[in-house]
Amino acid sequence: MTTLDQSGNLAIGFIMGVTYRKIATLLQKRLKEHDITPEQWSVLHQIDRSEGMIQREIASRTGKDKPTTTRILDHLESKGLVYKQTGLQDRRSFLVYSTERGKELIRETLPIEEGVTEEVKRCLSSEEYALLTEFLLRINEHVTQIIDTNEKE
Amino acid sequence: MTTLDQSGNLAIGFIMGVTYRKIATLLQKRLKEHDITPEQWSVLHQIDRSEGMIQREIASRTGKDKPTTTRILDHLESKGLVYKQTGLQDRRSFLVYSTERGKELIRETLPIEEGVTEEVKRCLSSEEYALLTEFLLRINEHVTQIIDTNEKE
DNA sequence: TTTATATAGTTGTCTATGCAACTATTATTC
DNA sequence: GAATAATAGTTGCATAGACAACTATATAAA
Repeated sequence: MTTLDQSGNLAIGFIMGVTYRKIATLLQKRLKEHDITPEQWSVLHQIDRSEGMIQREIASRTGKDKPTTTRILDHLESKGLVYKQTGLQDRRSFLVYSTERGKELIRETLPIEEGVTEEVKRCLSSEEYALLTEFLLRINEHVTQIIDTNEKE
Repeated sequence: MTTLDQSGNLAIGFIMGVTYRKIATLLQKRLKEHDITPEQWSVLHQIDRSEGMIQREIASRTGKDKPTTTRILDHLESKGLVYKQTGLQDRRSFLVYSTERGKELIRETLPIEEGVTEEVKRCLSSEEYALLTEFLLRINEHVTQIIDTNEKE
């Protein structure tokens, strides 16, 4: 059980981290018998919906950096869920596709992921859920901009 | 830059994870010259505010599990920021205290952490911020309960 | 009291992540 | 056209985290 801070002066990043890990853990437990982690699942899901992306695009859509994407794809590949094809126009890059097994896994597990999201949402009204999503996306944009600005200096 | 999903059908855990990592990365960059990570910082901060806790209590307040807490304390200890004292009543446990250097580091870096939180909050009104915090805590409670219930079955 | 159980921490293994340094290929620019 | 810079990915290293198995101590039950 998490008691968390007590002081009422919780930094937003801190609560968000704790809450995120809780949700990820719940999803991980539910996905356990399918032998796939939540992060691998989100990457595979993206690929399933947009076959033939290059890794940079996958990284961008899933919010991961290049090394993390490389390694998650390695895991998915060794499980036989995706495969890479050398780019024709640009030989630096690879096009990534999901295998039949990968597609089947997504078909089987999509209800699990959706179920977890539903369960989580159950403690919020639909207005509250919409607000929460909006706030998170806004913060994401905002912090991305801060980091980018800092780097240019 | 993060483009994220596109479909408008983003799972809440997914956006929360991406956003959390963004904030953590920003804080990490700001703390870099002080040679401490955001997670180590949050543990040290808790200790600084409540000297003499046992590890279980620290784990509970920072939302971390036992092994993670052990290892973060190891890092803090090897940096000379905290020390452990064997429990007197209960010899299984340790009481954890921050050193002078640990206290000084928190004095120096507290404005950094607060500054990052302020920067992040800048894209939300104070009402929105209060709502966001409330939603996150509510979800945290809710998911904790789901996991606990599942485990008892 | 002796056996069983619960609790506090630690250690090992694996995944995910951030950062920096690296290779290979493509684009620029001189 | 050759030198330079930018881009796509990979690899190494370190921290954080989830989970399971473990040690040691304390509590409960028999």
